[in-house]
Amino acid sequence: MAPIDRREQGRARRRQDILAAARVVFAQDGFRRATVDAIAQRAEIGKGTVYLYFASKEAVLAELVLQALADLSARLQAASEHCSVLHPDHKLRAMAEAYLAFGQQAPDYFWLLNAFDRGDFQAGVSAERREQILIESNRTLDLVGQAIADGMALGLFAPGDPHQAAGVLWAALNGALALAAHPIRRDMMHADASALYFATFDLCLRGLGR
Amino acid sequence: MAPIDRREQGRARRRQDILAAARVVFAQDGFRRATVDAIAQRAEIGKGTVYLYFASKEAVLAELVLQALADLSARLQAASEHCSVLHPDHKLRAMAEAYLAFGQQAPDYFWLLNAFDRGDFQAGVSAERREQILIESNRTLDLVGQAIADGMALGLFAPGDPHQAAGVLWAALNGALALAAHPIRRDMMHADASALYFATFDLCLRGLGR
Amino acid sequence: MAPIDRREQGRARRRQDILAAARVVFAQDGFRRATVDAIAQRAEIGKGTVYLYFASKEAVLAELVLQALADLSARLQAASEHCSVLHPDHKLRAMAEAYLAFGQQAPDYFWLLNAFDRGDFQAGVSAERREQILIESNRTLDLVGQAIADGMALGLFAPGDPHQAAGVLWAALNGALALAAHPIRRDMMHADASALYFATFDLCLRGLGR
Amino acid sequence: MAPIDRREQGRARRRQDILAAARVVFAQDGFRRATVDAIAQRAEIGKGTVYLYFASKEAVLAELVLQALADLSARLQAASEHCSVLHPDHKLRAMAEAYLAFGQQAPDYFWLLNAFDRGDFQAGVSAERREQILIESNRTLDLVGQAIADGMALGLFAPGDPHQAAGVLWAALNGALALAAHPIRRDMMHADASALYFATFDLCLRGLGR
DNA sequence: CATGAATGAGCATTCATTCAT
DNA sequence: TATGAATGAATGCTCATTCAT
Repeated sequence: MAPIDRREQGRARRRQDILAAARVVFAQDGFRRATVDAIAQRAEIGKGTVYLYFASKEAVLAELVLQALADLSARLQAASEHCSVLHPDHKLRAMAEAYLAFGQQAPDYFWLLNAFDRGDFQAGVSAERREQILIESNRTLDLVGQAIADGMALGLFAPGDPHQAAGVLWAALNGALALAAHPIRRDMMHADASALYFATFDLCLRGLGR
Repeated sequence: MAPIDRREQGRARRRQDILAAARVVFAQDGFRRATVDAIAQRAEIGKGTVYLYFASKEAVLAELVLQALADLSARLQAASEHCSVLHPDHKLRAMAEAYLAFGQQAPDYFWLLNAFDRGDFQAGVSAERREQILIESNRTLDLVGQAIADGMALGLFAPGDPHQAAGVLWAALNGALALAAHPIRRDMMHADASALYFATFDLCLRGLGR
Repeated sequence: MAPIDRREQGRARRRQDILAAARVVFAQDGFRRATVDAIAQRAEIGKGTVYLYFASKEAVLAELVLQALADLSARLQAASEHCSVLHPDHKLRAMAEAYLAFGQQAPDYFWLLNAFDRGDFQAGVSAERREQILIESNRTLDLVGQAIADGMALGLFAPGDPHQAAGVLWAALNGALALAAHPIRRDMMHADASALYFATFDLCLRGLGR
Repeated sequence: MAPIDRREQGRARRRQDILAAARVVFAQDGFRRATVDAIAQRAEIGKGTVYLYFASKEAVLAELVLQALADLSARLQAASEHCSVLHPDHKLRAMAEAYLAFGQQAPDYFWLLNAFDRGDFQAGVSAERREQILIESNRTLDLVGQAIADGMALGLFAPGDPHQAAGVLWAALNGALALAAHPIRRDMMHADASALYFATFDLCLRGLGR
């Protein structure tokens, strides 16, 4: 391995350290309240060093969003691959379960994606980067859309626009998770988070049905 | 009219001026970036005056959230009353339409409610006030829950927990609106906001059906 | 009584109300932290009214200092008059007791005089008024000086400058009171306030002795 | 010298710069009116930099008080050491002279200590730090107490509580300095500051005598 | 490359004073 | 005469970013 490579490797590792630290700090304090100092401290580097790897606090955020998306995408892919194409409903459920697991196991990533979708960071992230993120996230959504398309082709689901249906399903599940995120609100629903989540999923699946 | 009344009226009007200004500023800049200076300037009063009417920036926010809730509640109520109890599906659609109108005609209120639901303001609003808002918002949700209960009683909907179903429906519609809020995202759905919204509504209503 | 007189009387009463309120508020919160609002509220009048009777917050203070001085002066006078001129040491002790009583019964006045003496209010009080206060306070000190002069004339005290001696005695007693004002400091002295005070007095009296 | 040391030295120097600036500003404007901006400006640094070295305006004050105390303590110690233990009266006079010199050469420190003693900063200084300061100041007072104890042991002074006597002496001298601080007041005493001061000292020493 | 000291714009909040009624 | 609503200057503290070492 050439020395350049080693250096490159060192840089990449450092980058990841910063991102990992930022992920924790952002999740703890929210994006605005999070300080670059806190990120640097957690990454055990100097504050200035952060700026050697990222142009700004917002750039760190953007990168993190992309990572979150990649994580989610991989989870959905894995869930999808374990199910036969002949049972799109099973596949959808597996992906829904994967999404729930993502929300529970990587709540900071989950929060990041949602915040980004709400446009909370529009000011700080370049249009270019923003579009990149959106495209990537749509690619992810298509994993769901494909399963729905299969279901429609098999006559299991009523015909329609599979892409749109995927969006609707995803939006609904998202809404359920948001609702369940609020402890008091969850109490008012007389249900725990996952019950509410799957109730939503079932409702939508019934709606999709032939 | 007694002078006291006039003064009272003046106070109330001023209060509303401040709230109206804050509503715009919060929507434009978000809560954290919004400055009391900006609110005062837009209300065409001195900065100190704001503090004669509200204890803090956060108190302004809390009041605004309550107003938003009252607005939405009134809209749903009105929609609900124009429909016979014998057609819960029509009633639900009317309320969904009202909710969409709310989101389009009062986007700042809509944003405020969602931001509150996400817990974005937890730090700034007293626990007491927060609970008051949650209770009020649950009362609003029950308008939907009642319609679903009626539908279940009439055998139009499959039996279940109407309160939970209302939550799911609301969450799903919320998710659809959030999705549609992003122009690029909306394009990717090959649909305009309202088409996506009603697609979601229809999906859920089919899901509810007997 | 002419109506003018009655009006005058009303004005004077109002003035006193304000002063009484300010006295409490200043003592509670210190001069700087005290707000005109608080004074007005305690006097049960409007804030603007304060400015009909006093030019500024500082003017209220100056007046209060003069009142404090008058109070102290009267106490010393009374103490002095109850003692024969032939026992200057008794007279001095009586005046010392009166001063202690003043400090205990009217701690706010006491605090005011000391703060003024330290020059804490120089910025806010006109030079003219300040001089008036100083002259008045010196007149008060002369009550003590006279007793010392008597003692010297009688040969009970060593000869010297009675005026200066009075200043020294007063300064020493003041210092003792200041010391005793601090609870922790008082503990460190292994004595209560009045023991420390009279120890100081006795020390000085011994020092004065022929 | 290692770079760390140099940096440490730089930090310490900067710290002292800030303290020196604050010392002047506090003395000029009083603690409450003094602004952090003014301190920073005088120290020729940015405002934020102050907060790199001190947690708050109050923390600067507390440190300054400790420095003042250390200065005074050193002066008394030095004065004390130049005198034989066999002449406690000489030693006391030397310490009194040192205290006067302190008040004249470092009037801001002197003012700081007295203001602290009056409890002017209670709100701003943590209880912990306050106690530390009090203990330190009592240690300083004991330098005087020791001399008085020696005098009592030698039979030069009348028996009594040396600690208390030290407090009384210190309080009296303090009072004299406070009195002399006021130009008009000083004029009224027909004496300059130091004459008044030593008159007080002599009076107390006579009082202490056998 | 890495650091962390320095910066200074930005902000919520307070309060003495004014003035229209 | 009395009021109290309105004002806006003033201030302590934070933090993203820069840059000399």
